[in-house]
Amino acid sequence: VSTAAPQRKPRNAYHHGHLRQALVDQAVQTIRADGVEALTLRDVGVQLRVSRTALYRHFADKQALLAAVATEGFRAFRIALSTAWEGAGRGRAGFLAQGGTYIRFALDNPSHYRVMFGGYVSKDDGESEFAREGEAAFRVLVDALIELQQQGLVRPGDALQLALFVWASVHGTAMLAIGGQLRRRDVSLDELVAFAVERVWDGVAAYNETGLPRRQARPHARRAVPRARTR
Amino acid sequence: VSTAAPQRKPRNAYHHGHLRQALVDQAVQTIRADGVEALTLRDVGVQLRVSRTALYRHFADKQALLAAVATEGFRAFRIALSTAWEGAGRGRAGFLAQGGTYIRFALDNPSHYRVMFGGYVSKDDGESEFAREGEAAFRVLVDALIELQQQGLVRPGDALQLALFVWASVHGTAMLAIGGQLRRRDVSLDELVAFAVERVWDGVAAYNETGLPRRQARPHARRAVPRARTR
DNA sequence: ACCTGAACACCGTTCAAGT
DNA sequence: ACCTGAACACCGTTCAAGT
Repeated sequence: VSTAAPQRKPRNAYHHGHLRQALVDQAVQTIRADGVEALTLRDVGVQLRVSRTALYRHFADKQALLAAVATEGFRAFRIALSTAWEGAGRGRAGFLAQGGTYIRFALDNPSHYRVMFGGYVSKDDGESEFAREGEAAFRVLVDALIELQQQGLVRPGDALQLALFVWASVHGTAMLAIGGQLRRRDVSLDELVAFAVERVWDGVAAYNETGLPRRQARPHARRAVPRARTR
Repeated sequence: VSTAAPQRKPRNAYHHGHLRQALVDQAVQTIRADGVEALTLRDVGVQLRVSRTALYRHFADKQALLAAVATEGFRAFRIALSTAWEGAGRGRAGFLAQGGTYIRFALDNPSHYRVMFGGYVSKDDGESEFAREGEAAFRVLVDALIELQQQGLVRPGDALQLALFVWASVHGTAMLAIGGQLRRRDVSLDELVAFAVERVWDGVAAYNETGLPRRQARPHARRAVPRARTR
């Protein structure tokens, strides 16, 4: 787009407008390689051949930089979830695919996922664009559940409440998987992840495998089988 | 036990053996009041009227102190879970009570909970007493599920796998609740927590409210209702 | 506008030295 | 044994000054 003739860029050239994106990219790279706690503004400056305070022209502080990192993550995350849901033809298979993709994203980008959900950035950083992108990713799940309810596959009721439960379950699985806390002998992680997502489905499904509808939840359900006395 | 006559303790007396516990107590207090990231070894020293390096006589480093904090937390946690399970008479009610108690503990001690599960301490700190106590708390859940399987209330299969799923779901709910990410308009947190634990139960229950047994999970279940065409 | 270098206030940790 | 004070290497952030 520039009309000026291309010119050899000196090693110490100013970044002139590209610096903001360069800072975010470098932060992502460092986080991916060494984790969030290894990210220092000084090192970012060194990597970019820039003073360690140049960053403050573009971000209020370190948290604001992390907010930008998280915002970029949410964008890719939302697209991955949406693609999985539609690619699997929606329905039950779409739900399972979305759940699996969620956890796969976290396992592939553990540090990035932690920045997005680990409370490193408070809700009102970066003009709350962070919160907006996060909400957009969450809405993929809410919309999917509404559609599944319309198809009669998911139990009726407040879709937001259902979505929060599903999110929490899958998020918990992702966090524990990232932390290595699901690694046990004789239990494959992939198998466990698939099993977990299926159990979440059973938790929200309108029908179970018998083909009969569930009753609505109520405070004190009649017991299906007599309870064994223990003690 | 001491044979020496009680004696006025000078303000700057050495801690002589009590220091280790005093350090842990002070750390817990600071964490509870201001969060993990506000904990500095220097401040712990000031609060205890002790040099800021005195701590290194009892702990290898800051992580080891945090491991001790987490270990104490796991002990209280395990007792709370066990009490809830037995106090509610085990069975389905015991499961729901244990789940509710789990999340309540996290909400009552958010920073302490983060130290226990947030990856602040690596698995092999403090001679791995940390890992041992964490495992003991987890076993309360595993044992409960085994008992529920014997009662015919929970679907058969690997109890460890089931327990990992239940743990992940409840942990995710706890983490999001702590982070304020479950706070939405028109959805009460208490109600949502109860709802989530019930959905987890539905995910692992052997029978649903129709009183009919589930089939075993298999890769491609016969669809209960025809799927609606959308798009 | 955009970038810089020196300086400030804070960390965790080490170590020789004291009782 | 247990504790101390000075010192080291490292942070994020501020600010007057340069182009």
